[in-house]
Amino acid sequence: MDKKILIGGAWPYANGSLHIGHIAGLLPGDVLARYHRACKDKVYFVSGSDCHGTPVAIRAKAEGKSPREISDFYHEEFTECFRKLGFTYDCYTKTSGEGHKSFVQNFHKELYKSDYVYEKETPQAYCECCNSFLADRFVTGICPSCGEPARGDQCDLCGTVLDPENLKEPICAVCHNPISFRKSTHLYIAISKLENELKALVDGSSNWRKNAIAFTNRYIDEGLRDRALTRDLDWGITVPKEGYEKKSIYIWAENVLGYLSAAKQVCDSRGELFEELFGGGCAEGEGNGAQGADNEKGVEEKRDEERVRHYYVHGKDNIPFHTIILPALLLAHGKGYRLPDRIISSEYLTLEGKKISTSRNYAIWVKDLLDRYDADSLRYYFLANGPEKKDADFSWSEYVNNHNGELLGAYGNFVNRSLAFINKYLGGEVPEKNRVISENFSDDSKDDKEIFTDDYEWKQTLENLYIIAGENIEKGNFKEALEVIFEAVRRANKYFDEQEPWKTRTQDENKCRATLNRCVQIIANLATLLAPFIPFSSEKVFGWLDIDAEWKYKEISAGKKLPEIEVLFERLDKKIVEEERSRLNL
RNA sequence: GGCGAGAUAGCUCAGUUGGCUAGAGCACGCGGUUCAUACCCGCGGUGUCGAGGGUUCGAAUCCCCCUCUCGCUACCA
Repeated sequence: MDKKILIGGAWPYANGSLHIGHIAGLLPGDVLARYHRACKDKVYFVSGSDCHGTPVAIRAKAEGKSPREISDFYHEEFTECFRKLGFTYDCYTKTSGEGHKSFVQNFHKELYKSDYVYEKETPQAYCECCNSFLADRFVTGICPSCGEPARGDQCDLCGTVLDPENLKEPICAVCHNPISFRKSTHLYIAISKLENELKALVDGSSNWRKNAIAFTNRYIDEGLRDRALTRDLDWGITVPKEGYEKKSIYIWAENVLGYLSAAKQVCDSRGELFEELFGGGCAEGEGNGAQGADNEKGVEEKRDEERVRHYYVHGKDNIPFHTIILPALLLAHGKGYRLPDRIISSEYLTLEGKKISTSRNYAIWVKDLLDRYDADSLRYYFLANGPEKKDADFSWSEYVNNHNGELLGAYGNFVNRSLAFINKYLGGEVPEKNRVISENFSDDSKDDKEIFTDDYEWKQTLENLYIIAGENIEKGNFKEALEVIFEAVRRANKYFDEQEPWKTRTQDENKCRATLNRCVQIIANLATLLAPFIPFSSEKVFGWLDIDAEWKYKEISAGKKLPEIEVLFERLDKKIVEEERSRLNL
């Protein structure tokens, strides 16, 4: 209750459409957001489209459009996909927006005053034809090691790590003309000097995914290297420093600050103090009580996650940018901004057992998926089978099995059989549960005891589920959370079978009514427990039963009139497995 | 090359600090049921826990070695 919860969803790169891999990594953020809101915490779920950088600039050039046109196009597409999937961002913005730009420039101006930032001159690949500096990756030539064509950063064939200077016959990957090298001055951040603080951060972390800890430790153990904060690129946020007017801030030195700029927008719109969420308000670092300007002390202290908690949700390729670069920027800035508390970093998703490849168009695009399938069904699959601890696979046959067997067959069926029963045989009103008990309280008959015991046990079970599922959600164990909830779903179907209300309806009406009352209570609570995962179907149930999503045990009063019930999920025809597989040329 | 992660039932995956006969769901087979979207309930078998070696009363779990897959290797994001 009343915690301030920042949830930073990774910023998808506005250079191509979203595919299922993105969704698998980002969905946990929305589950956390919905869960914490249901717990009555103050949630700041932020993200946006990452619009700058070389690939967007190059693509724009190739298509004869402006980088802004390209990135805005994808930003619109992303926004629509997230909306249809039910993402409840409190702010979904883009890095090319003015709010972000001014926040980042102010942040960087302060950053440059720090002892951790210095200037250095290096040779830089330059294309006379394109009239621009080139990123290593956009220089191609012959690998000095194996003699085959290679990129300036790495030879894919022999795996050698390269510098463009080492390549034989280096040319520009865009216009294919020979390149030259020019000197260029850049600002660097001395990450190497922050090793102790970054080490303390990872060592002191209590709820980072295992892969985040492993990646981060590996980087630290290999020896942290300083990184350039600036780039010779005109598409980006202009470096706010004299002499740097033609350079842009390195994309990873600005997009991660989007968590701050977007959170600030949310705070401003709510009339709240940004500093209470993110710290950074005072040089003495009293901000959130957990960290101070004395960085080392700050990260070593036990984090006070009870008042403020920051989650970061992304795929494993993003780990070092959230556990090294972002903390380094915040630490170097020196105003006591809060460092990440929980890192929910997913592994990768494969597709029908093979790597997803956007360049070979071996992928399932979210925009296509949403035209053909239900958002809850997709959410359920990616959360119940997500790449939490190791790579996971998406296969159409599994998807259809999961949808028909679990979502529809177990949960949807229980809801439908119960509510349809009430509408058909019990006058469409929630029956009373304790008619027997209240009328014959002193009567010690077996049936009364059964009804009372069922009632008590189910209440216990459901109340426990709020606790257990909640703990698992907060730890990022979404599979486990769904598993314990679905265990209850299966038990509910079993309960219905054992009670045989279709028989007691004519033989023992009181018992029948008590059974169905209990089923309604189970449905109300299952819908609440499942709402963070499959919100659209839960909303339907909430509407029928006239309840809200608050994360606590709830009871529906007897006599509540039910509306016409519709099924929560449509059955998927098994034919789609082959149809979809053939779309992938399988 | 270096570093890291993974390999468990036909499939998708759980297995916390070593501890009962290695689990769940799906799929499959048999039986039951009829309120429900051919749904639900009960019963059932299968595993050299990637290979080999070691430590231990006891190893999927710890150590060594090997094989395979994936990832990272800092200017792709």
